Amino acid sequence: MSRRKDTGERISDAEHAIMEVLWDKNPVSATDVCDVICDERDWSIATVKTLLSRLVQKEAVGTEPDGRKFLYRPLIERSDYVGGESRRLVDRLFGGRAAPLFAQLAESEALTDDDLAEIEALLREMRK
Amino acid sequence: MSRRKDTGERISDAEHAIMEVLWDKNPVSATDVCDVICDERDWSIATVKTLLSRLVQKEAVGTEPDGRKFLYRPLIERSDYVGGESRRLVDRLFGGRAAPLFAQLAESEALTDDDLAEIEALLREMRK
DNA sequence: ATCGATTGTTTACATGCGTAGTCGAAGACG
DNA sequence: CGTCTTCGACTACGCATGTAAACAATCGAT
Repeated sequence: MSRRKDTGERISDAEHAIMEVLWDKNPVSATDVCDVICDERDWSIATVKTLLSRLVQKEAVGTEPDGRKFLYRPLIERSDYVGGESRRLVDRLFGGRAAPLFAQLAESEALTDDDLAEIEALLREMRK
Repeated sequence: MSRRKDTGERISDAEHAIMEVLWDKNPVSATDVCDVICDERDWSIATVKTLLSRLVQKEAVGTEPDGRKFLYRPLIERSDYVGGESRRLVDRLFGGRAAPLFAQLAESEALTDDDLAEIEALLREMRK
């Protein structure tokens, strides 16, 4: 699961917002994407189109013709992206160790009780 | 602890490398910084100077004159930076919840046994 | 006083990113 | 058939970033 296909091409913040839309529902047209985020992020359809084409160049998104228009769908999985970004952060800031990240989150009170409970559950699960 | 003083000025990747040097030892001169990273990152002293001055502009680094030269020291604490970046990631990718991040790391096998043990210890500690 | 080394400041330049307008082709409509 | 609308492709443009050279002031040594 999760084939490595990273061409090194990094996905920017704005592009990531587009990806989220595609991950949520696909394939969709540029207009569809705009319907979802143009309001929220106060973008114009032109911006969405630019970002989509950049994502296509980066091979993060694929297209299929649908009559006169295109439908877009993600070529990378969200879990791959999220995993990569997470690992990058852990590498960059915590020397690759996850425990310090956890400690950091704990210290900055970024952990809710629910989080703690869930993590405990996960731990028990893994420790099976 | 850890006063908010973020002027919104984001610290870039290259700049972060400089910060790491300053956090490790300070105050130091530009040359000192170069001695530490110019080899490693294959930078010229000029690059280091540029990055340092950008960090000064961003008020992430302060200077104090030392004879003819300047000594640099970080104005923001590493824990603040690291905490901010961590939180940003969690917000952006996990809807602000830390548990999914943890799950993600677990799934991508980014957690060593040591990590698990440490995290368990931390949990016990917090649950006190 | 002079000359070279050192150090901060200014300027430079390519690339990436955020944001968007324009253009040309192709349907939709009348 | 000739417009209006729609859509992708191309172009634009300012700011951030990575990377660095040129320049000016100053300090140490001769």
